[in-house]
Amino acid sequence: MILKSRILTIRPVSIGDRLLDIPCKVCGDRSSGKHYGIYSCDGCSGFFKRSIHKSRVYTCKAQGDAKGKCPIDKTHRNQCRACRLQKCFRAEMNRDAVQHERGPRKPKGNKEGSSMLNRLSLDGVPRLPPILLPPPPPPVTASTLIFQPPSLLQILLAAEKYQFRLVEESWKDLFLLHLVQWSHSLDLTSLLSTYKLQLKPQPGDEHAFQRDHHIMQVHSTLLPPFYCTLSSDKLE
Amino acid sequence: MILKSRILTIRPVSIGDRLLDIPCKVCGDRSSGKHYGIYSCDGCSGFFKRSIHKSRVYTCKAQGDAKGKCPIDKTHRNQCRACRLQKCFRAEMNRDAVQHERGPRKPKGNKEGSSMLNRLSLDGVPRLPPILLPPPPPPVTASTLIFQPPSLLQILLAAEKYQFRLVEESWKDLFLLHLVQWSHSLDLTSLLSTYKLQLKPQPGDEHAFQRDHHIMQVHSTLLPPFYCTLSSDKLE
DNA sequence: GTACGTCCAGGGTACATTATT
DNA sequence: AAATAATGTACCCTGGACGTA
Ligand SMILES: [Zn+2]
Ligand SMILES: [Zn+2]
Ligand SMILES: [Zn+2]
Ligand SMILES: [Zn+2]
Repeated sequence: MILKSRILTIRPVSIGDRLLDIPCKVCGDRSSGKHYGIYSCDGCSGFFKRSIHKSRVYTCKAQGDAKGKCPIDKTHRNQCRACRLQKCFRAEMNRDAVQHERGPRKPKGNKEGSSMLNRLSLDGVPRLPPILLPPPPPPVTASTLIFQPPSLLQILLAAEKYQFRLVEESWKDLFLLHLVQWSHSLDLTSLLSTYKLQLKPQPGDEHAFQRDHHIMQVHSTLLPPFYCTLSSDKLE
Repeated sequence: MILKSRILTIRPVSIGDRLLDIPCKVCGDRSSGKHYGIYSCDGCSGFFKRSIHKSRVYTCKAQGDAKGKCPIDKTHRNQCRACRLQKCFRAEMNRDAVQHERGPRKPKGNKEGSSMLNRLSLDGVPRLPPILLPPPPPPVTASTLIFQPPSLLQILLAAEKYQFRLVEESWKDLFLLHLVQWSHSLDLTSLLSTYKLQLKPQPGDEHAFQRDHHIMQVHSTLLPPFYCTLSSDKLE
């Protein structure tokens, strides 16, 4: 780990060009930098964090003189939590450096993170009226998105207050859906015309929106959505 | 803005002895001047920037009446991203003041450290590995993604180390692309077969993958990718 | 000087593996 | 044996330092 500032650069102790790996001050294992104030390994830092978060109090099970003196090294560090935590504190790990627990990083079981569908049911965006997804809403997969799609127009109207944001953030998805759904019930080209006035051109490609627009216009002269044919002829 | 270093701190405008420390309008922490239109701290301004760049949409995990009302102050601001971002917007942080991401500050020292996933998702629009778009890569918009598509197979091979995660996280997009691209150069059905063995069924819809699989099989019996026709007949 | 940006150490969480009950 | 808890690796997020127009 390297501490940097304009004034000086402090590197981990080194001899010549070779960096010495600084061992964990608690167990002697290889450290991965400083944690809670001291050089420590991932194991000890994780152990310390969990102990602090849960306010754990451990008891050393050794008897007599050995009590509280269990050896803490890489191979024995899990033998006695009481002595491990004690050694963390004696090595001057700082309990105040442990932060509050944070909220979950990814929403439950939803790994896709950046798709239109997620956006529509998430924070700040009004839930779709029951008409569109009557309770209990069936789980929506990519296939239901395509073959039983709510009208994009309906979605956007329901999300009226957030329409502008949605369009900006979801442009890629809307574009794809436009190509797939191919529906005359929603003319994305007018949306594009409206919003491109306020969108900043991408540096290096100022004509992106014009091109998207042109492509969609070409499409709109073609056949009706092919999913209609598919869904009646081949599916279900 | 406040200039800080270990050596000295220069505070902003003061009148007489009184400092005009304007607090962060989002969390109340000490602000470091205006960011994106409002006085805000480094934390909130960085958070806002990252959220906009990556088109993040967060979910408040609170239940019932508390939903969307998590307290946002210096010590709790990391507890709920959804409510923090909501508060940024309500404090009138301006998303249009967030600029396009720039290139790396110093091209020296090729760092391979960042994950493929990060490089693939910049500004919400997938970036392509350097192999496919040798420098200087043209900006990729939705239209180029569709009409000059790199082979998905190539993408996945280039991202070999990250293949599994990519497929998991991008499934919806891949599925849409499959419908749009319709390419025989990549058989997503085999991908699906491979991965569904290791994917946990979604609670409430254990047959999702079988259904997706079936739909794609139906599609694969149909015509060649229509974008080929389009791009040769109607475009450019 | 201001207010954009990037960089990165050291916080965090997720989850497969291992240990314990 | 199954359920539960703890561990440690892999990766994500935060915010302060610093670069730049
Ligand atoms: Zn250790
Ligand atoms: Zn002990
Ligand atoms: Zn703040
Ligand atoms: Zn919340």
